[in-house]
Amino acid sequence: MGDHTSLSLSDDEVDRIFRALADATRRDIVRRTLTEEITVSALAAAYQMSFAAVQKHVSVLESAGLVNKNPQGRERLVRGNPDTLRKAQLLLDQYEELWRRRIDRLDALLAGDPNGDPAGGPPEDPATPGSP
Amino acid sequence: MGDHTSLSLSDDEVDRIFRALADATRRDIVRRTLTEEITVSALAAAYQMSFAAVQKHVSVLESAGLVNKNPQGRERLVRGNPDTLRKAQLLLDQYEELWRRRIDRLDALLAGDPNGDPAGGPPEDPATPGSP
DNA sequence: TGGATATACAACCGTATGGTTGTACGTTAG
DNA sequence: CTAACGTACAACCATACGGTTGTATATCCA
Repeated sequence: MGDHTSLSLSDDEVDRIFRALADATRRDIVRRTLTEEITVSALAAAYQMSFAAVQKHVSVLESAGLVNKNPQGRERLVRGNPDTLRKAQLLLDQYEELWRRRIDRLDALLAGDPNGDPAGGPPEDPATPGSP
Repeated sequence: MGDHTSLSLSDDEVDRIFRALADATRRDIVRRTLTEEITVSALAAAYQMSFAAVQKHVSVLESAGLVNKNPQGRERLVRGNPDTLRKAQLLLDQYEELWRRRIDRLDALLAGDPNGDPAGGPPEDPATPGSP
């Protein structure tokens, strides 16, 4: 499917990444293949499901760009792709940053700085979770 | 459902977190509610789907612990929960760390340190992506 | 060459998901 | 008090998902 080389992630690509990570077996496959290159059969032997099922999981991970399949004779060596993982990390970092900015605004409000909330609503509940 | 207060995340909890994040609308809700507390109706007005659909999305996010619903009169104020986001970040950090350790082992091998790969396979493809 | 191995892929099945509409209930405003 | 509002929830539908089995194709080994 896609080539997963773009720097800006489309909604669809992010969907696939997180969806792929939303399954324990697939997360385990990612973990394993980040540490060692391993064939699909060797992977399949590790789980209590059919070979085809594991094949599908690998396929989902590959579509998300989380692993690469490297043909080697009749085998396919599966290797985790840390670049895509970093993309996901970046996404979460951005959310974290959004939250940090909100807290900064609230702090500015509490400090009396009248520039924190241009909308001019009344000061909200001052239960600032400083370091939860 | 769960209380999302545990420090160690169960597979099920991680499943829910990533699945909740695997939808563009839900990611947008997380972004918005990290920045401002907002009612479900106000959220619903922002998307081209029924109120009930948005309600379901919020419910999925709440089950994952990504947002909290704060009853205020007849309204429900939705607020993003950065703690759960941090849990997901931690997960991805661990994967990243796994990969880093593998690279370290390969580097040790290339440096002649005979302690890098106890299995003793031949040196793998030396295309070490040092800082991609 | 022939047989075993590794993978690919299609078809099928039960269940989950994302959406809809409709109904019910508590809360606020007039 | 009544009407409008905000929410909850059930029922339903189409499609996607995770699993199975079966079949086909390519590669290795003896």
